[in-house]
Amino acid sequence: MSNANNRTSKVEERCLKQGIKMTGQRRIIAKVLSISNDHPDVEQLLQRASKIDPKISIATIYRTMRLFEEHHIVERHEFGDGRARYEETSSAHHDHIIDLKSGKVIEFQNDEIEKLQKEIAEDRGYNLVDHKLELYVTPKENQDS
Amino acid sequence: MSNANNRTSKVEERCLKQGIKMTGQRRIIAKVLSISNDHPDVEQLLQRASKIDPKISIATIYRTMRLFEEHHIVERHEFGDGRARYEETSSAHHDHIIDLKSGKVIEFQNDEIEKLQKEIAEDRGYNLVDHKLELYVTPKENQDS
DNA sequence: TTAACTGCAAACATTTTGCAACCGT
DNA sequence: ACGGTTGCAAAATGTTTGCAGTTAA
Repeated sequence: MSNANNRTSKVEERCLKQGIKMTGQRRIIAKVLSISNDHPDVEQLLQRASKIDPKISIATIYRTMRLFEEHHIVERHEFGDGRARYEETSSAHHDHIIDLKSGKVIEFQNDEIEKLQKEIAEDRGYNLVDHKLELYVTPKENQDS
Repeated sequence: MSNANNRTSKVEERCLKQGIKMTGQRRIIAKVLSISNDHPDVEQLLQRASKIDPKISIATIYRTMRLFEEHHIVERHEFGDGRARYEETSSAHHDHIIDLKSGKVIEFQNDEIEKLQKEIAEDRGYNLVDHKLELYVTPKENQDS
């Protein structure tokens, strides 16, 4: 069982498909993104990447995230806490519910709202390029889901 | 026509109603907000306030905007350009369309979407406390509205 | 009078950048 | 080999804060 865990991650595959030059650091960041199913900020990405290569620099994280964002491999979010948070772009578009109590982020998807957004933009003579929908919530009382 | 323009602004009235101690600087900022019908950032607020009192400081703008925000007299937005932008809280809730070409911000209101948002939160066991909906658009071609 | 407010400059947090060394193709 | 990439530290950006002096009620 020599060098286990060396196969290309999902994010790395997407990079290759787009002709992004893969370096050791980018491979690590790609893998970190692939195995994350939350919405890490740059500090968290650095911490996770550092476990694989302790020499990796925060500047590289920033530069790589910008690169990945430009190639639509990740999406950047700002959930109102000042720093950017990232997630791998998924095929199915979704928006976010932010639990203000716990900070937890939940994804959801609603075609009806998507359709209405497009209509609103087009009614006013615009093409809808992108949108941001975030629901800030608190847990209902007498309920422990 | 001595000291014209000295009656209390709309924002100042709201401050008084909430028992906010009014100082010269806060009165100026209140007036600036009252006569603005765009979404100024702190730098713009400082410039506009400076025309009335050139000695006003950017720290006071920041502190006052935080105060006003806590009292729900203004709303803070982050339209993805890195700095916070403010507008006087209006009685009718609305969301924003951001024209990526011109940077112009257009307000809109849609009850259907509001209702759907509330349902989505409640279906998952949450109370909807706040939300953010922004449509990023570009102008349609052959059309010059 | 006195607790709150202001201006200034320094501190902060996040992100970007210049540059020399390094690496992938 | 060489152009792109990295690490480091410095700079840039937006915002907050400590403190001494000022002001509103």
